[in-house]
Amino acid sequence: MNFIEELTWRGMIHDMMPGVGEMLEKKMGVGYVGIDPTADSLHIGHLVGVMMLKHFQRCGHKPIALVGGATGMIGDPSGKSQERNLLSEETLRHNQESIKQQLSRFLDFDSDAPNAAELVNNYDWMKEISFLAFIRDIGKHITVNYMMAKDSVKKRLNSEASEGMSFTEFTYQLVQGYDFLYLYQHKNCTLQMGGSDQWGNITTGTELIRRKTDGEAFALTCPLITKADGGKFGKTESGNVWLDRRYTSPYKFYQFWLNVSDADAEKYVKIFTFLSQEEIALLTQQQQEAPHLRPLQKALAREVTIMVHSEEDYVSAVEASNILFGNSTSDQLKKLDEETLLAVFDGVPQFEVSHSVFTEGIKAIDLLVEKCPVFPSKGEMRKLVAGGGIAINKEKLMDSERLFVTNDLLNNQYLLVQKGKKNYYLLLVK
RNA sequence: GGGCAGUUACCAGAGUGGCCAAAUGGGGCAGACUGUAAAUCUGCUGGCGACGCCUACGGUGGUUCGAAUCCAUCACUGCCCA
Repeated sequence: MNFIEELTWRGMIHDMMPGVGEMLEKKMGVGYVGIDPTADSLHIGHLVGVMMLKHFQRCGHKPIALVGGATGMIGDPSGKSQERNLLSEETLRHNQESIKQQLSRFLDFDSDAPNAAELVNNYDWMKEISFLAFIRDIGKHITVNYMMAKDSVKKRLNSEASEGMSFTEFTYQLVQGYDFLYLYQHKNCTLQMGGSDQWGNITTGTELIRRKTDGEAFALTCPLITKADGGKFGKTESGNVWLDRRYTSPYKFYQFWLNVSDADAEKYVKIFTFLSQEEIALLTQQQQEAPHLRPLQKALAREVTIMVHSEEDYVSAVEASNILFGNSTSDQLKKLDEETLLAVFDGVPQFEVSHSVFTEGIKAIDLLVEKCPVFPSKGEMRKLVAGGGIAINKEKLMDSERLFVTNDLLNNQYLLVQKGKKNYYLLLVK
């Protein structure tokens, strides 16, 4: 199965320029995806682009990951109704380094194969260019009329936008277009991929290549990942879902995928895993027969957690989930030995508190708001207690004034706080 | 430089002298039902020692018994003209 066929059945093609398939049939293609280094870790929103590159490489083509050190300094106006904050060069440098390391987990950069992946940073070639040279050699080839016709620009220019658009952001598409031109000339790269919001920026690149070198280059975009209920993909109550375990623990990561709704599960399995068409068809069928077992979500969570983290992380995430979401009771919880307990709660937010406060007893509300900031305010906690939303050691807390003493601790040193069904906090008593 | 419009809670957005911790919608959190899903229904959504107090409607100063609301001034944003 070739690259285009593969992406097509996975539902990963939103739009592409005619001729991409033919071009890739003839020879080994070189294609790239750009990544903005806005943080020092990728999040799952970036994963789609990474998956495209992986498929690209698997099909024998050469993927290039472009870290946007230069473009990151400008900020892409696509999909943004507001002007971006600029990042400092220092921050960007740091972010680029971290991102490089993450990417090397997914793509093969080191082999001697002709299609080994490559990592480039557009800052490396942009930094040398003078403004004058840029507007003379590049700007001359693209008209403002052309640039204004782009959706991303039009949206910001109509008077309903709450903010204007700076020249800096307006220039963005040209800078990105130049990246493509540069890669076309220096790396023989003839394909740029990205999310569907990138279509405008990418075609500015192909246009530039055509006008300046009379060459041919292509654009291919994948659909923006959405959720069936219209919410933003990749966000949880605590923000982005990151690939870096320092920001999103493997447990949380696993839980994110497990919690995907039925309506989205099949779509995500196709995009974020390498499971075959047959395997997915089977899972989908099982899902229909026994939806409560959630075979699709489980497979999705397994594959992605293993890919991003590791087999061991996956196993412990499952174990933790079974204990937290199984029907375990307070008694069962007390029987757990310390090692298991800690393993289970690895990745759950933890708080430390001194042992002495329990010797005389402490009110739940003082403990969880003042001694350790599990809840942001007392009012908040009272409301949750009144609504039956808090459990301690798997027992519902009925009264926020209830006293807690040494006897309530698990293994004499832990206290498990639960907010709602899915949020756990562990108090370490020292 | 000139003219106009604007700045209210997480977001959008009403309120134009006391009835305002501020309508409504969205989002978020929690509860019920479930399958850790969706849909639906309910409650909450500034803080606290809580029938009260404190802090808050861009900043500052003023008018007034009383200001998100009126005046002055500054800052910021958008649109138009030069």
